[in-house]
Amino acid sequence: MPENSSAYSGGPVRVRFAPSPTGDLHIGGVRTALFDYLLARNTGGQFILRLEDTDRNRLVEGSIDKIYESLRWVGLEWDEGPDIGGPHGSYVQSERVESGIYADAANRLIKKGLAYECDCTPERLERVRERQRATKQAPGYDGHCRTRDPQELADSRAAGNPIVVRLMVPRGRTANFSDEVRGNVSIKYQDISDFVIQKSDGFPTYHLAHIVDDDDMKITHVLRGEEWLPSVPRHLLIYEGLEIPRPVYAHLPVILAEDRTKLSKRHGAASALDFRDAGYLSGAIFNFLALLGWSPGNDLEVMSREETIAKFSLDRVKEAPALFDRSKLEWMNGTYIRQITVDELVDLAIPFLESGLPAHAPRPIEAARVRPLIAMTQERMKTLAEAPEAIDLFFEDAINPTPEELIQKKMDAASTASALETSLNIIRDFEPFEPEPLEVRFRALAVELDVKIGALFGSIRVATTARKVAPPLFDTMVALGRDRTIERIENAINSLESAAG
RNA sequence: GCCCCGUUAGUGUAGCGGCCUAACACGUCACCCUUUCAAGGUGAAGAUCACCGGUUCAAAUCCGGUACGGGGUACCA
Repeated sequence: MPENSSAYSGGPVRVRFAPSPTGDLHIGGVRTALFDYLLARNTGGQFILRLEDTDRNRLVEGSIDKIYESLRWVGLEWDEGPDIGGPHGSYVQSERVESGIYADAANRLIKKGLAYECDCTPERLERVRERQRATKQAPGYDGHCRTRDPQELADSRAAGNPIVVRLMVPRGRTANFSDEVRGNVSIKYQDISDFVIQKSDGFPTYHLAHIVDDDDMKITHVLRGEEWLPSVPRHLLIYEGLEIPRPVYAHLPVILAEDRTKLSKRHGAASALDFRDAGYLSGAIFNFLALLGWSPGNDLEVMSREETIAKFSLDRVKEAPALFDRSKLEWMNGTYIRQITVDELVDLAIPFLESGLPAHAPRPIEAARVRPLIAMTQERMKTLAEAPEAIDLFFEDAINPTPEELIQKKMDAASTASALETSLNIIRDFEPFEPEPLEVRFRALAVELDVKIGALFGSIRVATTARKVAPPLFDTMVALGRDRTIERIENAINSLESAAG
């Protein structure tokens, strides 16, 4: 039985996502934020965004905006945060330091004899570690300053030596606690050395800062990656020392790439914005990420945001690492592309068309112009990034199909040329120039010419698109327009004749 | 090294002691639809539930060990 349980007793939760502004927001971070969001919305609670920037050396310019942008793109709106404020601000740790809340907490722990100051130099720490390696002992701080004479420390401080505060980890005790996804866990304090809670620059470490802030912000549930699980005993010690109730813990499974190593840049897109730029839809990412470590317990996979919120619960989060299956994401994105309206798809596709369509296509890309083209390729697209290549054939001035491509099964250059010639004559003054009537006429033509429908349509398709795979033929003709259709077929006949001649 | 967590078809998941002769989805293959490709439909192949023991009338499910994988062991989060 866990000796240490949380004060939470049901009802709306308060959860926070607390990234460090140290670069792009990794997709794993977004997944954590998503689970926070889902839990908050499911229980009618609050989702809070907080910036943990206590490591002054790792700050990366611009990453805060990227965090906002990533979260908003996926649709994870926060209820309190650095940019929108809230009753428990500031929501940026570095801005909270001067209020003294972290130093106060550290001092309280020192006064109670649960923490102590330490002036060990990095060099000494390195020597200790070396010795431990040599004697095959567990690496970690040796507790040297636990028993230092207070006067000695005071002198050291006066001499300008950097001082940190370490928590005194009790030997012989065991931390027993319950985690919402892993169940009961027990870890011996034996294996944990006295860790730093306040750095020599006066900033708290994560261990101290997040606890002080979570308490101040009335956080009820802590959701984070499972890499934090072994740190829980340290945190329990701080909660105990500060006499504040601990939150409910849920350590989420890591996300692995297909090669079973942690998903990273190496595997291509890894940050949320990478996925946006690769042409994935926000809804698809939301849906896919929700399934990364969680499932509703039935066969449902494609779910709306509302459904996901309604069904989400921590006890259905999986313990095993979640594997990021890109081919499944592609499939899911395709289903989302097919679900939205043509107009929505056009809006989403235009940025991709602006950059991906041939240079001579008129800019800016007009929605009305590309709408019919997008409409006929919608169900063939898996990502928005495929939009340009799906419709660029409509923007080419001249296409040059080879005779080999034009000539279909059981046909030769002469019969192909003559079939195209006949087709051309029909197209020149066929009315109305619309898909259905055209199809009826050309089906009849195949019979008249005694060739397979597939062969006739195939050579016309190659003649008009220079592709074997293209949108439906008569939609293509109409989209191309009568004049350009004629031009392209004439061009194809010429190439057949010059090859034969 | 030590500590923690995990392990169900190629992949993602469902399974919470008897309904499991293990389900669903992606992927693969076949067929249907069909002017190509998609989409859609139907079906097939694919798992001795990591391994070895134990508990039980009964184990994918509970317990122990082993193997493998991941994580932790910082004045990083």
